[in-house]
Amino acid sequence: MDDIKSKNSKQNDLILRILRSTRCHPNASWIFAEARKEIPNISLGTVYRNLKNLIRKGKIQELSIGNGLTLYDGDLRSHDHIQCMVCSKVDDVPHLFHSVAFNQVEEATGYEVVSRRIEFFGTCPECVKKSKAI
Amino acid sequence: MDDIKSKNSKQNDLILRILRSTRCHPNASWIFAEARKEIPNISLGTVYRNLKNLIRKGKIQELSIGNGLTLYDGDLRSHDHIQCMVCSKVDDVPHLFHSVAFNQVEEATGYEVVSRRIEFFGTCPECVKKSKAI
DNA sequence: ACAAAATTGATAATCATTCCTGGTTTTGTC
DNA sequence: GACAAAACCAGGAATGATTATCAATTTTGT
Repeated sequence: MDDIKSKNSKQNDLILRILRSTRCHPNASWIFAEARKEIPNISLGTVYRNLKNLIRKGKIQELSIGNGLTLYDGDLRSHDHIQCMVCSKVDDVPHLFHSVAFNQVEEATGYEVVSRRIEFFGTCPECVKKSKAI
Repeated sequence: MDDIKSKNSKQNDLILRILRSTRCHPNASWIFAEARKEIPNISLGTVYRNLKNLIRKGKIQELSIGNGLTLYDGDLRSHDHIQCMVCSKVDDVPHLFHSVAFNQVEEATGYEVVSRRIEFFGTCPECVKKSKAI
């Protein structure tokens, strides 16, 4: 029972299922392409609409790394992300390591701090290997 | 002497000067509007082109927080950012507090880690005040 | 002063995302 | 099950940020 009223639709279910069954962090058009395999005439607008609904209901996460593209993540466990500066791939980082002091940020800025996001940038193992092969 | 060859232009100088003389984190069209005050027929394409050049030369920073809009920051000192979830304003956070273990991230992901970015989200002092006034 | 190279303004093109509309599906109630 | 209201859909048009194109201009090194 979500406190936001909504109806069931196979399109919505499908999109959530797609996101939960992949470990990558796809954008809307990748999800659209996947969805078409099952519902060939699903529309891109429907994909965007349902992605927004799922975010609103807290069932998926949105992440906007660099490039301006919006990516989606079906993994709700709290974790951070790392992006390869060569191939642009995004991977997960378990966020166990980082101590970030909300109260000190609040003191320094006057904000009431609610959440934070950490992104790392570097070179992924595959691209490291490739660069060494040259 | 930048290792990237470029010519001087008053448009480029102006854009850098605008970014350095503000403490806000503007987007391209705000910079465009400011630039027009001095060079009325400067074009938006020129603004985008020079922003890219300045980033490439490491003279300004690009930051893409949530909403999909690209913001620019003329402050090169290393610092983090915080965004108000109500009014979308972005402020600086001196990054003194946060211990982020690159080597542990490298172990966990296999990446060679180069940099990181931290963004905070919350409510700015003004919006807190407004919400309490109601 | 001059030619080569980079930059500009203006405008067209691109791309992700949102909006709109008339038709369809789901839901709660009888 | 039938029915009306509400939410949803497909398709396509509209929007808005950013990039590409191109002839004309400006800068640079010689």
